[in-house]
Amino acid sequence: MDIEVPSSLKRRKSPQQRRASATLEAIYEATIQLLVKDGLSELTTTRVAERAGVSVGTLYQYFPNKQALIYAVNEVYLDALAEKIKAACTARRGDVMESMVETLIDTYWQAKTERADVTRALYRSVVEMDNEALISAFIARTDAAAVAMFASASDAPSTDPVLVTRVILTVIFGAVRNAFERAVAGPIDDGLRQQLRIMCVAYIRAMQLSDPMSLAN
Amino acid sequence: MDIEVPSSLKRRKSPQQRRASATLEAIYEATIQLLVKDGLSELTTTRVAERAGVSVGTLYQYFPNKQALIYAVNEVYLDALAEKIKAACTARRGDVMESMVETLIDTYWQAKTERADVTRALYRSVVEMDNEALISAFIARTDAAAVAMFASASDAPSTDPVLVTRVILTVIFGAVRNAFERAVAGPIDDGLRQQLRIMCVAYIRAMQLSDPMSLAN
DNA sequence: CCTCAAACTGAGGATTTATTCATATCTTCA
DNA sequence: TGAAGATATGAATAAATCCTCAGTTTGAGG
Repeated sequence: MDIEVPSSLKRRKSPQQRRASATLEAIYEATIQLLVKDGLSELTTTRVAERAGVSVGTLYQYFPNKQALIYAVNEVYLDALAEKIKAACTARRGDVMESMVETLIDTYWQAKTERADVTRALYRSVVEMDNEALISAFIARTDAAAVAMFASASDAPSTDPVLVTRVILTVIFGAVRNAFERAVAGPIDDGLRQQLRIMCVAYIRAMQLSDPMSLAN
Repeated sequence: MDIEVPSSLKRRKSPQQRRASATLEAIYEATIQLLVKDGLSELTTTRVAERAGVSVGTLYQYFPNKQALIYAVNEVYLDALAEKIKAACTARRGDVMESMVETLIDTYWQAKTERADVTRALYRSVVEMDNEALISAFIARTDAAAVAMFASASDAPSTDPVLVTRVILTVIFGAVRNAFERAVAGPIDDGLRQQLRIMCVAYIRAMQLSDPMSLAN
């Protein structure tokens, strides 16, 4: 399940002094800005360095190559996202299934739409890359957090909780992504969020009904 | 809603003689094979021509540039996919909502998984491209086909059929794509398909229940 | 069989871009 | 203060790749 990061994508060194941290931060920021503005195909290390206000050489002190830079940017983004989801899951422990799914949807939705341009740019940038480690780490973290949450539900169905979780996350993550594709460049249709909540809740109800334990009520 | 194809991506000329059609076909095939094998970043026009058994010059007689080639390959693929979906929708006219969704899921699932490697390769290749026209044409066609189908259902809910259709398609397309991302390189988990059917059916039931008309029964 | 358009060839021009490294400048802290 | 490590510089290198075009071959219709 755990896939290790290809060595060619590992960062070269970590900043030790304060100015180095600032440099790194500027590089990340510049990369995102350029990805948003012109897309991956127009992104060159020289341009990134220029926009970040440093020289190319500096960039190459932290990243062994261009790929590693893109990788790192996505890593930071996904780490933050996974963290948000995890926090939301923890906060809902012991609650009812229904409000759990809604929290999950709203949290993810919010995170993705609050900076739609960045979301779109990164969706595009991860693709053409050796991103298996990245994706699988993200999946593992979110799956674990959600499974733990759902298992703690006061009305948890006795159906395989891992399966149910996986289905729900797949649907939420996938639907949101598809919504971004549909909305070519404009805003994301919020009506979908409502319907997604209805659909997931309906699914959970269906799980609870088909559950032999529920007859006890 | 209709977005036109950027002129820089338009095909240069259409084949008139039989050998030209064969050449074009060979170029498409070679492109797909290379995308599957090495990905977009390793794809060069020279390599495509070589594998297709023609010279680069020939390739450039049909496509003004590399992008246009990738574009065309995806266009052919999406056209075929949209056609399959349309056919399935037509075949289910007048049926019950439930079997309609299931057909939709199974058709799309089948189409995407029967050649998973190609699916994956194309998912990756469309991204870094001016693909708005492509996507919106596909969406328009499938939406129209599905809306028409659902509207003909004997048990159609009176809820906005366009909304319901959009939600269902978004969820199906999105979930399938996410399933591909989760299954790094291996086979796609078929358990998800079952659950997706359950979820969509549950959603439709919920729509029908909240429907004032349904009280008439 | 002959002619003309369609189809094909592929070496090379032009440009772009990733990455290095010898050198210079800052920070820290003893 | 001064030495040593950390950080930054950016011209230069080396490689890759897109795409053109002048010329050749093929096929179809008369």
